Parts: sequence; C-alpha cells; structure tokens
Amino acid sequence: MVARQKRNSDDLLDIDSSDLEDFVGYSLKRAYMILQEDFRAALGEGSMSPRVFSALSLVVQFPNITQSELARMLGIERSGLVAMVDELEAKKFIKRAPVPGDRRVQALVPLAAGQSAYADALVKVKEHEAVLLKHITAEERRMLMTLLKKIRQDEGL
Amino acid sequence: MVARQKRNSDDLLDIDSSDLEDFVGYSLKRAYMILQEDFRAALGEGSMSPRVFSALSLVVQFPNITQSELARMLGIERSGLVAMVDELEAKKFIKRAPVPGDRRVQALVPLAAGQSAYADALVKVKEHEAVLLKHITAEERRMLMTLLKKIRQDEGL
DNA sequence: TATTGTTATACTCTATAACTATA
DNA sequence: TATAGTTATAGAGTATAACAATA
Repeated sequence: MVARQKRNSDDLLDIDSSDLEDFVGYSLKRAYMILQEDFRAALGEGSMSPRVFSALSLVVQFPNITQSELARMLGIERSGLVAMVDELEAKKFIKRAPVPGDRRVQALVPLAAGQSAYADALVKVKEHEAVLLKHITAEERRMLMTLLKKIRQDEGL
Repeated sequence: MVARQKRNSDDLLDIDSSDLEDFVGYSLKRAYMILQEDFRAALGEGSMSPRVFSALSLVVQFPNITQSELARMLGIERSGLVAMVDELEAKKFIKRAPVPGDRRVQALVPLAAGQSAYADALVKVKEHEAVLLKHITAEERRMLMTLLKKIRQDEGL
C-alpha cells in the first residue's frame, strides 16, 4: 500500500486532466457504453438489443423494406442483418415475404405482434432516455442531436 | 424492380423522419462507429486501436499506475486489460514493474519507445478529430464535450 | 455482369467466473 | 477475508469473402 498511497499523494490521478478527456472519440465511446447498457436494462432480460430494436423500428415504419435497404439505412453489412431478421421472425414480430417481380428480394413485413412489441418498446426506450438524460435540458438535447448528426454527415466519405 | 420502385414512390424511406433519429442512443452509436473507424484509419494498419491508445495515454500520463486503477479509469474490467497491457509490453511501449511493499501489484511504467509512440499517435489522433469534426465549430465542439460529460456523470449509478 | 440474400469465418471488445499469490 | 493480476470462456457486434439464385 505504501507505494500506491505515495503515488496518489504525488499526483492525483485526475482523469479529468488527462489527454483523453479532450477527445470527442473517447467521450463518445464512454457515453455510448452507458446508453447501450441502460437500454438493455430498460427493456429487460430476453428483450431486444439496441440493434434489433432499430431494425424492428425501420420495418414497422417502412413496411416491405428489403434487407439490403435496411442494412444500408442501419449502416451495416447485409450479412449482419440475417441473424437480426431471423430473431425477429422467430418471435413472429416480422416475416420475410416474396416480392412479385423480383424473386431475389425478401420484403420485410411487420406482423401484429411486432407492431405492438415495437409500441411497447418505444415507450420504454423513450423513458430510458428521459431518465438517463435527466441532467441535460430539452434544448441541450436538441443541440446534442444536431451536433451528432453533423458528425454523421460525412458517413461513408 | 417494379415493387421496389413502387414502394419508393409511395413512401420515401426518409430515414430522417424515422423514430430512430429522435434517439440520442442511436445517433451516439452511429457517430461513435464513424469516429472509431476513422481513428484506426488515421493511425494506420498495425498501429494501436482506440482502446490500446487510451491505455497507453494513461500510463504515460500517470506513470506507475496499477492495472486495477487503469481498468477503473477506463471503465472496463481488470481481465480485459491484460491483453492490452501484453500488447503494449510486447511493443516495448510500457513494462510491468513490481511495487515494493505489495507484491500483488504490477505498476505500469512507460518506456522511451512508448513515450515517443504516444507523442506521435497523439498528433495523429488530434489531426484525425480535427478533420472529422471539420463541420462543427470550436464552440460547438466544447458544447458537445460538455454534454457528453453530463451524460457520463451518472456512470456507474 | 450485377444484385439479393445467405453462409462460413474471423476479429474486436467486453463480461463473468474461477484461479494464484499475496495481503 | 479481500485484493491484484491472470486465465478460460462466452457473447455481442461487426466485417470480408464466397456462394446460389435471380436479374
């Protein structure tokens, strides 16, 4: 314990004065980890992960979206979507449906169970963000969204 | 192609009007992915990942920090740190050193190669953020950092 | 030739649990 | 009993490459 205490009295291990705290990337990562973990806790064990929620959200809002379109919207590879769609289909939240005119394509159709599961989850997710972001005002939240979207502007460039 | 075009003319697949775009968590995730990918590109193949950079940063700034302290500062488990420290040690960037008075503890000491590698990386990382955040002003960036830190306030609660 | 969905595979990051050696 | 570091292991999430069916 001697050395540890000595060092701590020499320098304070003040993380706030660290180089890291000047980087947007680092702060973004820490904030993201918090949000993600709390999201899972809010929806509960056995419920949807953030990414599955995001996929369901787009299928509900854009019925008959194809997997390729969904992958592009979510910013992930098509291959990564397969397991997510499988999971949502296993829960009877959505179904893959053939598209007349192009037999390569699978349209994703929200089912009744998916619509209501999404509505329920939507309430919980909004609540989760409200609680987690209680220290920032509505205006600050809008500003944060605006700034994050500015960063996202260059996506794919 | 018929069905796809038809649907696209019916609704515009306007992702910006999606529920998802109202969630801080989703926007945070997308922004984080961009930053992380660009970080790796900026430092180049075979260089440090963001997390290894963050560990080296703290070892350089807080010489003789222990692994437990480092893990706590980074917000990860001690077990997750072992591979990172191994990697930095293999590169001769840092070394594990015994601490007199407590033989359980390994102090992490930055080596000359580590100091200079960190200095080099620091320049590249600053440059990377400057380029990536070129669409936001210095004041907006400060605001962003402030808001992210407000979210991080509740960390661990 | 190009695209859609899919599979196989691997890599990164993280966590949990159990161990050892010390305290 | 508790702590520091370690190992083994597993689980998300992602990507690349290759394939079959279809365009």
